[in-house]
Amino acid sequence: MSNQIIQPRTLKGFRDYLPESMIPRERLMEVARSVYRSYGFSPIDTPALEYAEILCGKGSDETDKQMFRFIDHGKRDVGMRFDLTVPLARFVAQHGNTLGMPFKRYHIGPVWRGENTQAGRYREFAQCDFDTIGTRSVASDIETGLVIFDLMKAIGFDRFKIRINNRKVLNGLLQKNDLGDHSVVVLRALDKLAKIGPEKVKAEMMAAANASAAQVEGVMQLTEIKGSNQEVLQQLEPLCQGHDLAEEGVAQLRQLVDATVAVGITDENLVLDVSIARGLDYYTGTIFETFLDDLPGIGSVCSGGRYDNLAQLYTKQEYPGIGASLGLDRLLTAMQQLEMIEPVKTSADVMVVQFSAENLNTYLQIAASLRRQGIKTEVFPDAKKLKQQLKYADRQGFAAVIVAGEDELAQGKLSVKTMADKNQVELPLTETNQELCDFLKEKLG
RNA sequence: GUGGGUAUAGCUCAAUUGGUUAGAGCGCUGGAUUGUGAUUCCAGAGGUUGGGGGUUCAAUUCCCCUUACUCACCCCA
Repeated sequence: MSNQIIQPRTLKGFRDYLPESMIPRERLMEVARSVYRSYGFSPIDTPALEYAEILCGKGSDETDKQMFRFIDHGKRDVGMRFDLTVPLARFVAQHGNTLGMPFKRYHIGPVWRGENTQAGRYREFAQCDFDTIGTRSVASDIETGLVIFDLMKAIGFDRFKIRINNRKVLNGLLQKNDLGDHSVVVLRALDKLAKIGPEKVKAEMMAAANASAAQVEGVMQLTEIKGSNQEVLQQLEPLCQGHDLAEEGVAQLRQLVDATVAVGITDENLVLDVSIARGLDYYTGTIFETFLDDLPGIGSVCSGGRYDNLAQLYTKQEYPGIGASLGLDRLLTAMQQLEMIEPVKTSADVMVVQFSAENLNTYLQIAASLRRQGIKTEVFPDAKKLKQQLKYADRQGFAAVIVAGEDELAQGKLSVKTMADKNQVELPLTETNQELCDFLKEKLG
């Protein structure tokens, strides 16, 4: 037996979530779930641990290096998932025949990356993905945009911009400039435009793709295009003329813009931005990035795009699809900075004071009557001083407190105190406490 | 993974050129004659100064290692 105390600590990049951060976190997930479901997306989950060969398949060196990987007790080479897309690809390859296409799924869960930490970047973080598999229809591209729009609105944002582009336009123009073979590095450089400026982007393109100044200028023409969505399309069309792929991309962009206008989304929230590229190399069509007007520096809070062949590593069956991922942790950071999160430590609305231990059953009955009507209620566990119980209630952030001491009980009543305005009213104590419930429901909105 | 910065109570910070029992505010726990919180007053708990090693009569202070945080790069949500 050792008395040695083990120092409590968490691994680098791994965090505990206290109630005040977990409550808004869960709320955000609930909002996302309800939006996804409203479009017919179904939930799935996959294991945290997969065979390493499954995860490595996509095999950029970068993801391999970042993966948590080990040999398990059965000598299997295993790794922890570093995103939800690779497991989805395996999932679709494995179950595609029973799922039926199109398949629309959402998946919220933790992923792990053994990369170096930075503010807002952790080794364990949640992803919140939705994807539509098994169709090439632009209708799904449009729907993806609508889902992002609804997500942002439902979370409570009005001032945000969903930036849209199409890889076909980008790749088409690269091919026109004989840079088609270097698309990955060129687009990666282009993606940094806002961050490092046009000169450095050009320099990086020339260095990384061995491109001539003329080739680079040809690509950078894109970044000159500005204006309303209609104006951007008008400038883009002549630029893409004569190249099938690029023309197809522009046509898709036009269809997408027209559709979103039709459902009432304006340029305020949805903008064509031909310079966004996304670092990921597997996107082949429409791409999305979402920025907050009030916090652009935080980066994209919801990104995604279309890919031609999701599961090519695991099956010969082709599965085209489109999807996007909501940046949960970034959004929470943003909401905190914008003071959109109320400091609450409890998930209950109401606390019943335990005035005296003898009347505990009465308090339990009151709480039960509230819960039956959907009002979340906590009974204080000890018959401590009223002052202490109120202090606790204040700190936890309850909206209201119910006090039923000897005075009230003798008259068949109870007192309700609303914490925010300190007001206290007396209401009758009954079997169902209907008056109390109505009162609280009004107060709680 | 590469390079810079930081590390003192739960939080934000002090501690005179290295000097003796490391302080404050907030927070926390309890109390101020028996039933009212966020604004009073009093008291208390809580630190081997992130951890380990070295230099020194003496280290929170100087040096090395390690861990964590942080910024940039890389990459990305």
